Amino acid sequence: MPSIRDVARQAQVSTATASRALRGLPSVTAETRARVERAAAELDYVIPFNASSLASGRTNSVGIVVPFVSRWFFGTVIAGAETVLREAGLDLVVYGVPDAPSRARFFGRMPVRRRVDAVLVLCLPLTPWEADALRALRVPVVIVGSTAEGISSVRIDDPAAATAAVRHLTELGHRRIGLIGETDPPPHGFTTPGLRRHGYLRALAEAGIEPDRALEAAGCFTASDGEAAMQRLLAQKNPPSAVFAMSDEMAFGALRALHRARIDVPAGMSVIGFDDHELAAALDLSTIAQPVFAQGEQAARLLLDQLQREAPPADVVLPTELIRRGSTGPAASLN
Amino acid sequence: MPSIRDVARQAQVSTATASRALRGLPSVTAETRARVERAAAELDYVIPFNASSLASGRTNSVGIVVPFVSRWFFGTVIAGAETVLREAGLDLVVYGVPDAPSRARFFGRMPVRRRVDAVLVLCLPLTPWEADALRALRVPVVIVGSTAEGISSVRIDDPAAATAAVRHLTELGHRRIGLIGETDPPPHGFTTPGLRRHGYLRALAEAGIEPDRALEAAGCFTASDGEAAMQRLLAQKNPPSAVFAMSDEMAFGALRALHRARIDVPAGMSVIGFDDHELAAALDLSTIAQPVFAQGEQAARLLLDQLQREAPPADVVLPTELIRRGSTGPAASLN
DNA sequence: GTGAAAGCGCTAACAA
DNA sequence: TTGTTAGCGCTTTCAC
Repeated sequence: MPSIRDVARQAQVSTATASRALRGLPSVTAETRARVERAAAELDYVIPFNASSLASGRTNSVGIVVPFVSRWFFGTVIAGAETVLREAGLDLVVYGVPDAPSRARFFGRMPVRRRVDAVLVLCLPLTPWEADALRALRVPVVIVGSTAEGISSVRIDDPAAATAAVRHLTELGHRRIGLIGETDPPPHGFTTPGLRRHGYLRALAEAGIEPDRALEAAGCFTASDGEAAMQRLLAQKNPPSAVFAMSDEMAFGALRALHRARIDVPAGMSVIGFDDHELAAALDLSTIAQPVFAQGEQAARLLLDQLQREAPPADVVLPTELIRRGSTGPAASLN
Repeated sequence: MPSIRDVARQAQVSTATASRALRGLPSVTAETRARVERAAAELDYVIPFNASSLASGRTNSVGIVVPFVSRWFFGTVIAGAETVLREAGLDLVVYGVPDAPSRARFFGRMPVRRRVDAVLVLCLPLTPWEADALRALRVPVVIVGSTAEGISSVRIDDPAAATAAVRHLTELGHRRIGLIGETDPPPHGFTTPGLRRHGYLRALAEAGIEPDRALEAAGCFTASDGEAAMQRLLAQKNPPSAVFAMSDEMAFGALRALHRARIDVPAGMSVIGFDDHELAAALDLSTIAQPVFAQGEQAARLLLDQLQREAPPADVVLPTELIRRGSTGPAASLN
């Protein structure tokens, strides 16, 4: 295995100059750099990560802490972050924390300590203790989909977005509007469900509609939970004429339940989701689109900023948009 | 920042003993180990990754090369692998190669060189040159969803699984069976579409059905492509009575097209997919289930094996299973 | 712009 | 079982 000494010798420079040339530092003449690069190519040399890291004190790696790698939302955020970080020459190291024990292990041991230059946290509302553990790392941290005192974040305005979804339904004339999605307590302490529920209640208030607890059905953001929730709503004496599901995946399940019950959408029931999931267009689901890939990109960019210079914590709120598709329509009384 | 010397001093041992104790090596008395661990805890010391890596020659990291982090299949495989590797104390570093340029860059520069102890490759059929580049790393490599000479792999039997899907349709009495999914050439040189098509043709042959090119519609494994493909099949003078989609996502799109065309499923058209996607049950889609998370776990285990001792390349084939749901039914003539 | 030399902080071989 | 010591292979001052 060739070392930088071999490269230096072959290029007839010192190891210091070889190092500078290979890292693209400006203080090297073009001619010297060319010689070094040619030597490195001939010897098939690459800088070993660990030696470089030990000497420089940087790891050129970013850790990403994420509850569910396999879900569409999280995978898409990861992809966005990875794209930007790769471009900047940083590696992404994945730390999955799918359940409470793995989460406790992560924040207990902090395997990112002395391992990464920065940390990205996806959608985990941090306990004060967890936030402290992250701050104690003394490296840049960015949270996606949540916030914490003194830590940068990238997110959407969940209450406002949910209000837009439900307002779309009230504007169509609906007065009995169901809600699918909150569980008590939510897994991982997710705050999103609570925020979206506030938006739902606000839209009802705007329209002068009295909220009705009986119209709220719990669900864990999966299609099967959405289906079960819809079934419960349908089983009531006075079911809603429209439903706001807090995620597209739950909305898909709700559509399934309606199909099973032979209820036409939107004539018999309007459904609006949240996310603009990959499959939402295919299922003709009205929804609130949020920029998911872009949240990952933006978070990575904030991280890069903070790695370059001491930057104050930022809180970036990305826009959402109502997407009208075929699953929402006028209330029956207006037909 | 405390060093191992501080820990050693506080525990009244040499740095070598401190190192051994902290790494859990057996050649340390329980009492010494306890003293060292207490000292480390008091000083809040953790072994810095880079120094340890430089001295030991190991990085305790595994690289994973993956075309699409955000798609359900890939995300789920990553999650499976990450779970097993984390358990073994190895970090997973993600290398996304969504398009040809990024793929060329990866195999050209080989950023995993001198960076990881092993590599996982997801669903990329390797060119001979790419396979050589991986072998030249001289680290264990495992491929998921493909194969290469001299490299371990974990996969399913695609032709057999596809045959099972189509046989399910012929057994229901269907004779005109459409195929959705192959494109020519497939993106990334994916071999899966070709293999599944072979299975499709074999099932037709078994049933004595003459294949008909007009019944094959291209699609890139997305729902919108599946929808467009189904529309093309429906536009024919003599459309099929059943369709095999090479992925559930395409099947979802096909179902959408049928819904739009007011064709009842399965009375007017049977649809079977492939994967048993998270949403397949919610959409009542018959499909071929493949163990996705388990493929990631199994690949990680092969990697761990090969890291421990020189093991010959293995080729692990995991089972698939026909899942009968509501989207497939008897051919109309048999009703 | 380039070179000499001193670390970065551990692990592993060897000795005891 | 424990200690001593020599690296692991760069990067970074500090001179020139």
